[in-house]
Amino acid sequence: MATKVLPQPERGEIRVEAVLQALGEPVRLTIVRALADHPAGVCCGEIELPVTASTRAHHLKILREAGVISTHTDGTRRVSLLRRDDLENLYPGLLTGVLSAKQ
Amino acid sequence: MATKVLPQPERGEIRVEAVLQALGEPVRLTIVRALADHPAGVCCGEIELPVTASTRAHHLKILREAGVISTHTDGTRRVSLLRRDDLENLYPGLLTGVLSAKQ
DNA sequence: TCATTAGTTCGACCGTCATCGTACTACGAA
DNA sequence: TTCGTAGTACGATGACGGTCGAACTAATGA
Repeated sequence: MATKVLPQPERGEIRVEAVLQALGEPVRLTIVRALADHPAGVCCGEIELPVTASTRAHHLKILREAGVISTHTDGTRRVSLLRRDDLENLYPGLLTGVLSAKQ
Repeated sequence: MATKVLPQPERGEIRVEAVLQALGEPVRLTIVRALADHPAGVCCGEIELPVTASTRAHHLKILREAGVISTHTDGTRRVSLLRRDDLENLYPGLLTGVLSAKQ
């Protein structure tokens, strides 16, 4: 079973504007919070969201292309996880600050 | 000379989505970076921006209503400053993380 | 091979937003 | 009072982005 990592920016290619813009959308912030609770990664479809599958895919793509999450295949499923290390290295404190917000 | 503080959300009213959305725009991020360099506050018009005065006012209003900056009058001028304490209290590390990004 | 399941892609729709020019307000100086 | 300066408010416009349904792809299992 060859898992494959979907295209994503290298650490050096991540732009802070894109990260902030990605995080500044309620649905995507919900996704990020869910991923933060599961360091091993979460199958996209398991996160409860008030949108259809196509919209969900749209948001996941934006998060991935911004460098916030990483996604790899696992059979028919796609497992996503937060790029904690990269984000903490680039913007120390940003992610923890966002996650510390009481929702 | 009675300076007056323009309406802004209380610390408890600040929402993280609004903050992230406010920060995720290039012009506004430029403003925030400029304010970060001047703890005493900066007159809005002194920040070099690639937009007209009306667009500048628009962005300043969004930053203010999101709770990112505070603005008070000073004669015909308006002086803005970062709400560092409030943001650090609500989302510890967020602002420093954003500002640490090499632009 | 066929059906099922998980997810993406595409096109369309529509609301939001960044931008501008113009008109307006407020303050200070002459 | 009149003028100039700093900035806001408003309306219009064009672009961007979130949403959906439908069609498509890929992997699994019967």
